[in-house]
Amino acid sequence: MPYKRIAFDVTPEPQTRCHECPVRALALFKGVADEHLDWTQDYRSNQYQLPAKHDVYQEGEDHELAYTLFSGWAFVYKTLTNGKRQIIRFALPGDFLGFQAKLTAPMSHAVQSLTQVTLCGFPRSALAGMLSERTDLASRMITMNARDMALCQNHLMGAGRKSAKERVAFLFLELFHRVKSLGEILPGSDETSIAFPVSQEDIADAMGLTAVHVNRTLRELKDDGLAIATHRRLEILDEPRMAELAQFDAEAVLGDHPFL
Amino acid sequence: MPYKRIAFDVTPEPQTRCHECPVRALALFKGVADEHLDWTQDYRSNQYQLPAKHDVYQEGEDHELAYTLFSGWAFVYKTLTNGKRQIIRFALPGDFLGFQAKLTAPMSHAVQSLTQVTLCGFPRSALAGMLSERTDLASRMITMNARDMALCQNHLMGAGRKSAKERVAFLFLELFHRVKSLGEILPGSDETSIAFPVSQEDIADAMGLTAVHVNRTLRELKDDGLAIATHRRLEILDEPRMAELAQFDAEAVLGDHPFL
DNA sequence: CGCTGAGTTGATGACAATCAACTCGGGTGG
DNA sequence: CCACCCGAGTTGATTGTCATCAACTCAGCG
Repeated sequence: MPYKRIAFDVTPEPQTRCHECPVRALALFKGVADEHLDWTQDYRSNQYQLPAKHDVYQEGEDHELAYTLFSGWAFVYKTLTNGKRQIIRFALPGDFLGFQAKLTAPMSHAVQSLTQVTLCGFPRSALAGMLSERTDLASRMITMNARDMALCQNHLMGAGRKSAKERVAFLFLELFHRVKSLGEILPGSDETSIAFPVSQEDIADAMGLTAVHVNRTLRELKDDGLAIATHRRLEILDEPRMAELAQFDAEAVLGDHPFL
Repeated sequence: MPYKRIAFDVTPEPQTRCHECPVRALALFKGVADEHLDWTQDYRSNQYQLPAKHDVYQEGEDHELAYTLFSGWAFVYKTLTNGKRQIIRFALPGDFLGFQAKLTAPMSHAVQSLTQVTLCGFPRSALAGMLSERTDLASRMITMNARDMALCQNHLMGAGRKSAKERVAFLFLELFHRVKSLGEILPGSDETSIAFPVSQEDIADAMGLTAVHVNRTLRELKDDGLAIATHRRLEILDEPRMAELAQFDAEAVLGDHPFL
């Protein structure tokens, strides 16, 4: 499980202004009125770029920023002392990274990029103020956390009680739907397939398996005519049968549910 | 996995008034000023009692209320179509039950009592309003959700990457600390042990194991002089070695961290 | 050209599931 | 009061899923 770490830098290009942000409708600032966006922009630290396979921050690190993922794929993970890694969740554009109960504490988890990513940073120290000054942001944060909570619970259900095949099928459907719901924000999708920068080892670390066993599981899914994960693409061949195998209900699991 | 279901009734005794609530300091309404408690009380539906081993609500049910657990133990769980059960988290007094992203949707999970429980109900339909009218409640909800999120992530880490012994040790330490931090609110604790209404089958369903294998794992923990779970009590014999085995860091995992 | 990272395949073994029988303690009703 | 019943726990034997170890292919790349 190799990772690379570099000091990462501010985008050299002119920064995307919040007013023009195509991701805003998905992110924490959904629904923030235009006249308040300057306020948001003031809080925002900067936009950052990071190549694939680099840590945004590490577990235990005293990191100053939290982020909205602006483009690319990333994942949240934790590591055991024996080196074993568990991917907690995959992050797509619009997802918020780095929120945790105690904002002044070291990070309880790490985040790594799967592709090149662009991140909009916010000082963690300012988050509490942002959320208590603006009830719309607090509501939105509650909604986004609730979605992540539902994802985590379903993930836990799989890790505890599903077979390797069921788990992988579930992950594939979850990511397939999440990516497709982003439309043009994450390009490269067609009717039955999506761009998929996730290695077999990554799948293994997400589902609590070994890379070797993931490989055999992918073969099974292919032989069954269910799905093909290859060449950095994921193709769903038979979604109904996949959904049945994985016990996946798109409505119940996903979607951006404002709680109010 | 037997469960019982009855219509459950309002406490016949006079209801605990929010002003006098000993659990308030732990719950959603922590920090709410006394002069606002009438407001809280108005939203509150009623106080309910339910015997041990009964569902508060079931997965998929269209349940009108969310709850603060006032007394007793409960757990949140999900069930697969093949009947396998995954306990997502254990709930202790002060914990909030029934919040999810889409408040108008059927419940994404079920809740069952382990002991007799008392629950303070709030109409789910009113929650959004409560949270948007009162920023202190929204902040508090964010904090409580973040704690549950951290618990879920650690749980997932265990289910995916830890051995049976490590998982059970972790669960024991988590519950041991959570119960002790409640002090007199949940009586029956002494220096090294707590009251523990959790069967081996419950442990199994929480940790993704079988009851048989949990039994063998408990024997190992006992033979190693680490912990004894018996007679509805949990005794931690050697907390440092337990913490090392489980990779459990009380500071990082638990505690009531206001995010501001 | 050889290096490297990802993927593939086979052989073997460990951990936990499954199946089955039995104990034990606490009710309950005859 | 005792027999019985039942749920929870205990133990042994066996099976199966997935981990581990190892060797090899293959594509991309400096």
